[in-house]
Amino acid sequence: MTDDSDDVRVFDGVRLERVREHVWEIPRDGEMGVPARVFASEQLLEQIADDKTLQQLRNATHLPGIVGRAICMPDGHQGYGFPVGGVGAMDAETGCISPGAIGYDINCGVRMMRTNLTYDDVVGREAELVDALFANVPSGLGGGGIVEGDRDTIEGVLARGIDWALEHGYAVEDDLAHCEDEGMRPDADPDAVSQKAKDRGKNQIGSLGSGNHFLEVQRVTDIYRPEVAAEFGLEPDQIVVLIHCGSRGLGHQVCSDYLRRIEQEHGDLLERLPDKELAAAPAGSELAEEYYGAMCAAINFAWVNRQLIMHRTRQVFERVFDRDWQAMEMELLYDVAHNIGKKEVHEVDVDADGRPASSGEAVAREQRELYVHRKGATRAFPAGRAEVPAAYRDVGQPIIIPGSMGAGSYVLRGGERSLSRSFGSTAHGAGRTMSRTQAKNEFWGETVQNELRDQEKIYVKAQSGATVAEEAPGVYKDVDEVVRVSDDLGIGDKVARTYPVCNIKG
DNA sequence: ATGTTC
Repeated sequence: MTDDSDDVRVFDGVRLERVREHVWEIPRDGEMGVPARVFASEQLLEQIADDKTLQQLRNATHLPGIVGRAICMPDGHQGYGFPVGGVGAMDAETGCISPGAIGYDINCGVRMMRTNLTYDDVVGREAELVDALFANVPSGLGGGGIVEGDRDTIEGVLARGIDWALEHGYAVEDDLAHCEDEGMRPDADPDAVSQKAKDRGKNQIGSLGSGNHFLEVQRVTDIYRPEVAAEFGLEPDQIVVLIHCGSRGLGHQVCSDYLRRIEQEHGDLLERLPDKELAAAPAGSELAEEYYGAMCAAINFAWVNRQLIMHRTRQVFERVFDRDWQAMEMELLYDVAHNIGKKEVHEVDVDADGRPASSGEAVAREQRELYVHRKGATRAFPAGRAEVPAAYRDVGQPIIIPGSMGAGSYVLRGGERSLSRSFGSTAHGAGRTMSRTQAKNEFWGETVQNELRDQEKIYVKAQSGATVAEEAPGVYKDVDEVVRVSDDLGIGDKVARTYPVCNIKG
């Protein structure tokens, strides 16, 4: 259903007004704390409107203490309570923290490692390389990781993140310097993580998992901003490795545990929300602090997970190419989360009493500490922001946007307008267009693999053919268009594009 | 995403 006007769209009762090219607003009404905005082209907006994403976005504006706007990125789709591709910032004093607005897979994210190999070094050896990676990097559902964790191991991983990996020889100092938050959230509270969550995680440290998680060897095909690409150490034909995974069963259990506790202990707040899946702990409550501490511990777990997989990948390349990883310059470019909640300071509208205000009552702008929820959204801080690591502070934070295994991926950098438009955030991937069930009806894993190999020279190896069918290139939105919107809005600027060579997955 | 169903 579409309104007559070019500048208004109505989907299933949700009305959006075009603010400018690629920006659509759901204006605030009586029930909403703030307006909501969707960043999308016409085509992507139609896809976003195809499920409950817009209703979920509007629902999110009811969360207590939400400031500015609720945002849906161009790759947005329906999630648990809150859209995947959603950003919501709640005041850290008067607002709330919502596990459903962070996601079950806490610190699901992506890291990219450079090499000094070129595509010519790998051509003809793809099958050997993909087999070696598949044999050495644990993947699939269930247990079995690179490290078998005893009690001290899991406690150290949760408390110290990549510092733990450094202490145990799985990382070098330079890895820490090229990771969001240097791979460690000091706010982590391992005591707030249940024994059940620890038990699920302890034999999964260093494992890819299943679903859309993967390890991919790629070649750089396009450079869009040569001066930034040079700072990132990227050039055409270079081989890079992309690792996409999260906190496995541990993060999932943390999310489940706290959703249940919030429902039990803050039923009053729950009753005022339009969807119980948005369950939130009030800022300042004991439970909000406990969840934040547990969530930060799960963040640390995921960083160690990706670090161990990268470490193992270096060892595999050493054997396959018969050189030290240092000689192949296998250095971490960056590791960035896309399911995460963090206390960050941003400029917001405040009323005469200095409290966060909606636009009507605002008298000033002020720096406030917020719980920034990014669920299927990537931090995209521009040059100059203190949290950007020293290596990139003058150019902006690297952003890694994985595409499907047939479409390649992008490296962006934090855009000048990300702080004013999206609390320093952009998209996180291509986003699905069909369910996993539908994908398995449309595609057959082995056929997908054969076509990718024979037509595109992409070598895929997976635990399960069903997973390949679920992740077939045809089930994803057009990642090129997602990135075009980000670049056009100035929230994440295109730097380089990569194309798959070898892919392993669950 | 996920010991693929609390």
